[in-house]
Amino acid sequence: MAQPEPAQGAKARSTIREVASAAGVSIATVSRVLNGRPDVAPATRDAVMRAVRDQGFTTNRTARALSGGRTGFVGVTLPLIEAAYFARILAGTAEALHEQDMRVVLTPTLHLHDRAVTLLDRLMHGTTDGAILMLPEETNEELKALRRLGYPFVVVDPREPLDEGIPAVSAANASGARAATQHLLSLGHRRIAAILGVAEWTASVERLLGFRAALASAGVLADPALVVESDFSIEEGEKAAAALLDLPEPPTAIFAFNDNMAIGALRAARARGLRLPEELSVVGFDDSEEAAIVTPALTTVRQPLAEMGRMAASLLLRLLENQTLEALNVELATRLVVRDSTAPPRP
Amino acid sequence: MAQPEPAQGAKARSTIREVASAAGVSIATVSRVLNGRPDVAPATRDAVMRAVRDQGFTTNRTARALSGGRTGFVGVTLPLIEAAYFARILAGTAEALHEQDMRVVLTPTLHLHDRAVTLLDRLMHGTTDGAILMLPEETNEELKALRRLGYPFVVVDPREPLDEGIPAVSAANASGARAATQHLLSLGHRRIAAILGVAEWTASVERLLGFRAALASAGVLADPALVVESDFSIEEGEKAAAALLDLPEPPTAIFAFNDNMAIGALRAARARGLRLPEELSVVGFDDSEEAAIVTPALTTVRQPLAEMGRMAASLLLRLLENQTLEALNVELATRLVVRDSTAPPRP
DNA sequence: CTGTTAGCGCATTCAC
DNA sequence: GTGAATGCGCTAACAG
Repeated sequence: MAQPEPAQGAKARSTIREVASAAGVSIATVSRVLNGRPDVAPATRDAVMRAVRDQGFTTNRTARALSGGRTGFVGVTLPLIEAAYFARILAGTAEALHEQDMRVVLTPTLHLHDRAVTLLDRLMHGTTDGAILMLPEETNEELKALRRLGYPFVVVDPREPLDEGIPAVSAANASGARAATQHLLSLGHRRIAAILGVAEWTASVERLLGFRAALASAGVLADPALVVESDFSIEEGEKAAAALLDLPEPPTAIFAFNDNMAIGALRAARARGLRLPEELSVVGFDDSEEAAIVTPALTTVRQPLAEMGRMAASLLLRLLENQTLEALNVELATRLVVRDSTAPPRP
Repeated sequence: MAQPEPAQGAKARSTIREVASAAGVSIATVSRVLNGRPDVAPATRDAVMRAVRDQGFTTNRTARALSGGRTGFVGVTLPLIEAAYFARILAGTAEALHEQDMRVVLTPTLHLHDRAVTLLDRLMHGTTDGAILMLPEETNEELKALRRLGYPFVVVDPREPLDEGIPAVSAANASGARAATQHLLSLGHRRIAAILGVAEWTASVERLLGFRAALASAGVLADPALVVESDFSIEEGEKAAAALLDLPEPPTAIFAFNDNMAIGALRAARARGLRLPEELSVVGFDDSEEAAIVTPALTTVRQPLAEMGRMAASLLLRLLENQTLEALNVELATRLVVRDSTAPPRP
């Protein structure tokens, strides 16, 4: 009863052959009109179209894939689907791909490198036309090897600086961080702390660059004690902020390199009875859903996540069409969003 | 340069035929060991395995799909990928499927009914073995028709009550709502308001049932003015809560049927200068990421989202294996999570 | 136990 | 313009 047999009333899905015979033409002709070839007589085209409609025919993509070599699928590897950050990129990718009638095949890696590698291996073998790798675990070398195999892919948010030839899209991390820092500076802050994410990742490195550049051009001497490392999580962000706030000479503002850690900083501040933002300004990075929701609402740097996903898709599409990419490394603009977590320092 | 040609150094991916000749057997034999058939001599099996490893061979799933009739893909339709709610379910599904070496093909519907229908149509035609429909737009009739076609699918979070025969998984909405209401009741609240989501959806209906049941069994007369409809969004939740709070005799507690609306309620209360939770208790539903992050942290009903996703996957897997499902309609337990947004009413 | 023979549904040379 | 023939890589009977 839970077992739907091929069913009696149900018209079995028709094949190209049936359409052909119904239209009184050969399957080759049907294939032609299906693929919009120009060399078909209008009359025959109509006949075929009618047969297609009558039968409710849809081309079997599997068969087409095997024959034509293109599957219409794009693999997307990502560490974690449930992370809103990736979900937002993924949404952009899926949507852009959809518009080209292509679909996303998900392969969550769960941060398991081995898993990622074997996955990619399988992806390549006939199941996908290409892939989009989000925050890939793969080393530059592995990526280059993959490229050498001729498998088209684009990376989003590279963990480490990538080789020249590897197409990648990321956010303008440095300039975003610069804007955030300048904002703090212009409010009058001078003792500004930074909570890095994983220090080795490109995103952290770039943001730190922007942070330092802003301080430097304002003639502010950066206190090394005010730059601490963390791991992008709320909990660790809270710990890092706590340490900062317990310093003999604590900062008046904290720039956390993502919203999670900024939220942790908010907690640490609250735990110490600090009034926000009067006694401590906090800036995040990402502009996650949470940023607008916490109290006080977080001033943060917005990453165009969906856009990044779309861009990655469109780069990949161009690769698939053998087009030359004018720009292999795309960096999308970030934007400072000022909310309630920043204010001038107390005199 | 951006055009990775088949590449010279790159070994073209080998086919089963090459493996066969390398191992000195027929392709049928290779196919057998690849699929773990028992009827192969250990010696030949070893020889084949070695050849497979040597060549770095991976079976072409497309070809297998066309031949064997199974694609190894499961389609997942969902309104919005970026919504954390669906992302969490999706993660569970993808993970469970992955363990069976199957993959998820994404088809976001963007709430477009037409789109959903044609999508499903295509999904069925050879590209997927089955599907998981999250909060499907399809009517019961359409779903039944689909079932009649013999296409296996499972729905997660049905919008309307489904026909008996349609496999579905959802959360224990009624009992969750009952628990939430009882919690408020036991705190001493008597004027308890409810902000429904979209009133027609099963989730709302069920939660309302639970809400009313709890009130009834506590002997509390429900005031119709305290039950208002909304749409599951923060903004509308805020409006609804505002209206409630502006009542001549406002409620002392609000049970919002999801966390978004609860967060809206928090805002409305704050806008009116109410102290939380002393002057207003708020309970949500979902236990989203945000719930733990807002101030005050939200007391809410936790939905086992990932579990729901996994369960849907495993039901589908069973359908695919022609197993009979003992239970077609699975309801996963919810759990009250008490945090800081609820307290006894002021005397 | 293993090899041979047929397709799966479609795209794609070729002739006509 | 259109049709017949061939193959994509693999699985699935059927023989032996």
